Amino acid sequence: MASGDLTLSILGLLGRGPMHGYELKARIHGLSGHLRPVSDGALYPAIARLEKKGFVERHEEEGAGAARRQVLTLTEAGRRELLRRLREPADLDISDQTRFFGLLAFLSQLRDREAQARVLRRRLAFLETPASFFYEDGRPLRAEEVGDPFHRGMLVVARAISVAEREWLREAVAELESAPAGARPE
Amino acid sequence: MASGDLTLSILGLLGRGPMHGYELKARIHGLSGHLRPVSDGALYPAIARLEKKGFVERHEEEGAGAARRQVLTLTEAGRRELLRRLREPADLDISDQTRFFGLLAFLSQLRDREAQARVLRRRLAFLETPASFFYEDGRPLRAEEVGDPFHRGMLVVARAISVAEREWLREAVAELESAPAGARPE
DNA sequence: ACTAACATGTAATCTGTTACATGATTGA
DNA sequence: TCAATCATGTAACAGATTACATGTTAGT
Repeated sequence: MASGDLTLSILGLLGRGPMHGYELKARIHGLSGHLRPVSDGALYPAIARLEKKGFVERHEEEGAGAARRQVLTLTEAGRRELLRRLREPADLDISDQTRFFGLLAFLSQLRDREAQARVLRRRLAFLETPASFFYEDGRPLRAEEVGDPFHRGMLVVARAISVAEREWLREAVAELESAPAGARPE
Repeated sequence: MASGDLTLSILGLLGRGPMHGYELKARIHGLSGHLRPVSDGALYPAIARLEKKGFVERHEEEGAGAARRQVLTLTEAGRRELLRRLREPADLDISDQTRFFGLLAFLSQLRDREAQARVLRRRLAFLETPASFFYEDGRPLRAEEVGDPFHRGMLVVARAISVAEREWLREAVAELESAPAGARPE
């Protein structure tokens, strides 16, 4: 998980409801298709940082069986921060596949459909700029010009990704722009 | 660019021939489709680390016009390190799209076709394990079960990526296994 | 003379990894 | 009782970002 992602994941998951650190860890793990074990050494310091900034509150859980469970709750400031990050993502969140997916996972929490569409349009615009994987002498190579078979594979796959994602984005934007139906909270 | 990628990129580019830092920077930038400006604060320390490990040698360029240019050359140990990284990639290099592409960019330098095929087969095996984007209650959700439209988009796109990449990988593996033709150095 | 591109570096700060450390609860 | 899972943390270290700092060369 690239830098900064963890913070958004924590805010986004807590945006759905309070939970404790260990559950957060399991959910983040599930979010990524079990690819990346979230290390404790990243998670707990990240929570502590968010607490220090006043985005998260922590309460020792009483009653329930387990020991030392600390229930984490998003504060009002925390929710504002989450919405801000969803509404105005950094360029890197738009251009990087993994990070963009990290955004998508929580975008429904941004209730404003026009704001959601704006985010998708930014991604679409990025995918539509003619950027390719190999620049040589200043301009992108076309697949036929690529001798290296592995480079050719990169181009072929990158193309397919771009086509599939653009198709979905166009449908989703149209859907958001048309009806006041369909956008569900989770 | 995720951690560790920079080092592989430097080794891989220098594996093609000596160049100085500034050119390295431009080439790395081009490799990624101009997405991520490589910061000086990452590049020069990375070069220094590689030099300290004996993988790279540095020679002040004489004669040529520009000032202070330092030509970087891969040492024998450096080339062994590059080949080792290409031949035995870490799990993360296989499971992460971006990192796997970072490998592919230099895989042709690993001359052994069987070793190349082994790397592609590892990626193929990874893509064929039934991992999805959303695990809930321990098992992956299918697209129809996903209510959130953005989550559905993630699934649809992830599926398309997987299909396209697997198709290319199968072709490429077959090609590598069959003929002793075609695998070109760059 | 000025600006853009070439060229190389350092420092403060942030975030992540791995390894270490601790302890409770649950089920076999 | 023993292992697995739940649960939370710290410390050493690695690598990245941004901002700062410096100087050359080539073109207008």
